[in-house]
Amino acid sequence: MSVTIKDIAKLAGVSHTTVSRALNDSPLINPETKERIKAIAGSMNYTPNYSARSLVLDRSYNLGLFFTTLHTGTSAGFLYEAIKGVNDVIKDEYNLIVRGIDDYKSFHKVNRKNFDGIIVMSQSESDQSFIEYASDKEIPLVVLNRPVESVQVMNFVPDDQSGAYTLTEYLVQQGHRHIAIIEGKQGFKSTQARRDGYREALHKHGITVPEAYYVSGNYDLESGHAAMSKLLELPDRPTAVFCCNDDMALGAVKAVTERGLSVPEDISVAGFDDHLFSAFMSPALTTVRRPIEELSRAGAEKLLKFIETKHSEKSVVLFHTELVIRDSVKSI
Amino acid sequence: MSVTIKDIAKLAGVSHTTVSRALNDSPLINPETKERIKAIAGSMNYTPNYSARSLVLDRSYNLGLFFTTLHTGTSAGFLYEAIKGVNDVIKDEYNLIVRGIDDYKSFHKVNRKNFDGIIVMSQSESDQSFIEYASDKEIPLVVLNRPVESVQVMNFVPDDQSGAYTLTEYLVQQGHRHIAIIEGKQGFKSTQARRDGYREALHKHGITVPEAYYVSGNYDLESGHAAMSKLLELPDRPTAVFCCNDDMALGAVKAVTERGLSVPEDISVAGFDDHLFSAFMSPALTTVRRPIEELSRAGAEKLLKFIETKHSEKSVVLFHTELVIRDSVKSI
DNA sequence: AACAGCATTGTTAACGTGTGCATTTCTATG
DNA sequence: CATAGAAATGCACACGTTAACAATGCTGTT
Repeated sequence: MSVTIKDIAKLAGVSHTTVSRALNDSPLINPETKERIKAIAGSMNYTPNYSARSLVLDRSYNLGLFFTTLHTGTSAGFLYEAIKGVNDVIKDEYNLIVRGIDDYKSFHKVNRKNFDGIIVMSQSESDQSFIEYASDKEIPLVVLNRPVESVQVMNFVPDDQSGAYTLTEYLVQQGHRHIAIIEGKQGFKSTQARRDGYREALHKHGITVPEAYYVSGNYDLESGHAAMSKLLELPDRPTAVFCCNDDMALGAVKAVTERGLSVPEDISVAGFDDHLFSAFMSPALTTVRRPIEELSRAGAEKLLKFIETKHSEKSVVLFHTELVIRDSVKSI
Repeated sequence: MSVTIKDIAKLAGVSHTTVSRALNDSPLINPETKERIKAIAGSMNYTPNYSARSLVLDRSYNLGLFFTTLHTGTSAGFLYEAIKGVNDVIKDEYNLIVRGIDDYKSFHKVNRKNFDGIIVMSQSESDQSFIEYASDKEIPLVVLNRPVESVQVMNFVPDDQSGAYTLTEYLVQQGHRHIAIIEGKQGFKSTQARRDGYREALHKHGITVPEAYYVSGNYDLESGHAAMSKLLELPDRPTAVFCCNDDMALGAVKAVTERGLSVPEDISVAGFDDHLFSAFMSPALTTVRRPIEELSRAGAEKLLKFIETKHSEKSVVLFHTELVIRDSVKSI
């Protein structure tokens, strides 16, 4: 049996209420008594029972960090940065619960009682129902990474479209006119935003590309490899390829070198995300930095503040993306 | 206010006890009443209050997945595979709580009341005190990845030493005699095991290498880059380099190509871990597969079984590592 | 001296659930 | 028909904590 406030009360010769107040630093308690009780609690190695506290206070001390899925489409680096960002700012008293939304058979267990707040790292509209569910249950909620329109939430997203635009424009500035794109996973919002940025830049510079320059992928290494293989078979091979994330860029580079060609001499390759390994690929990858860790940190801070103060403006905040120029794009 | 069993009881015209029993499938309850109550509960959208249940049952439904640290030395792929493995097997009713041990100022909140069980993904002896603490508090505990001797726990570890041995022997078989090693983070158990395997293989084949062939790293990309740079400056440059993980191997390859040299023509490189990206590097990396996901899955299963049945043998189980031959090592 | 008012502590109930024991109802048996 | 025994349900309390309200003692003011 572990020690409770009643045990402490007995030893201190006071009521358990007094103990509770003392340990919670209530101003009602005589400073001397308070110190005495705290000392006793310390020496007895007391730790509060969070279940009991939760029951009466109606707080769980649980924070949820939910990903659209943990199975496919979520890269290791993405998960890593998100967890790191959130973990850095939450206080000792909170539990960080990590879960894939598609792991839930029913959302039953997700409610105000079980979660003080939820961070959704949303990658696709497939989690829309989850977001609406949480919003409907009035669980403090912040959605990261994907703009959500249907409900009002705190919403932090990287400006993918502008990033893709800047990158594509850079390719144009380097003299490329035959620019292909290897797209992300179908249904993911980021897939669309990046394609839009790419298109916008091409259009702005009056460039048109054949249908065959749009190749689909799903954000993983293999799909990048397969997509690039297709592109290399084309009669009018592109001179540059925009891969919608770094993982696919890595796979794409592999496909190029396998054929005895090289990047960027024979074909230029650019990525998106700026993963940890991207600077260390050969050649170092030109890409767009997406500040996932900062975003997660900001999201967690906002959520905590909301839980405490109970109010906050619910609006979309765009996070700046940044072109990172390295060695995988040649000027022609 | 959310609906409780008392609300259901009122509507069903029974006592809350009966409702509780019905929802828990107690054999005491008349099957018809049971169905009726379940129907009502469903229609009222009832969800149990876990805090209340925890309080009386003395179970938290929380499982902890603790890493030595989340800041440095834990690669993204490692975190990813571990979470995926554990997440795959735990049931819907459990919460998976992810934390870095070094994030705790005190272990106060870690106790039987708050955690039904704990999985420690241990990377260094620095978390020894945590493991002993948890073991002392009699929290169901399984330690993965690092053998722990001081206390009896369920312990699953990859056979790093044998993996390093096999890999090094392979290098020897390919004709290499000048084999260097880029070591992992100081203090990590894996660092030592891999070095030992390397040494054992060299010794077995009667090979001695200069002191300078031992270069320290810390498991991250930059350190691999720096270490390889040092090696390349040596007058008697090695013909092959064993990097103690894939991240460092990537950094090392980068250092080679930067100097206008190439892998494996000018120097062979091998890694350890078999990360997702390793097959897609150029050249594809020869490495050792360490089954982190399987290990995590097995660990989680074992832990759950222990929580249910309350007994289990506490011993070290070695998980097989496997040599993965690709293109980064040349036969000379 | 009486009393207002403050500081400090205690009494009691509440949060939602599970369970030992008592109670009621029903069935079968002699 | 009486009754033993099984089946089904209810009563009351427990889990550990917080908080509204009550109670006590003390100080200073009139």
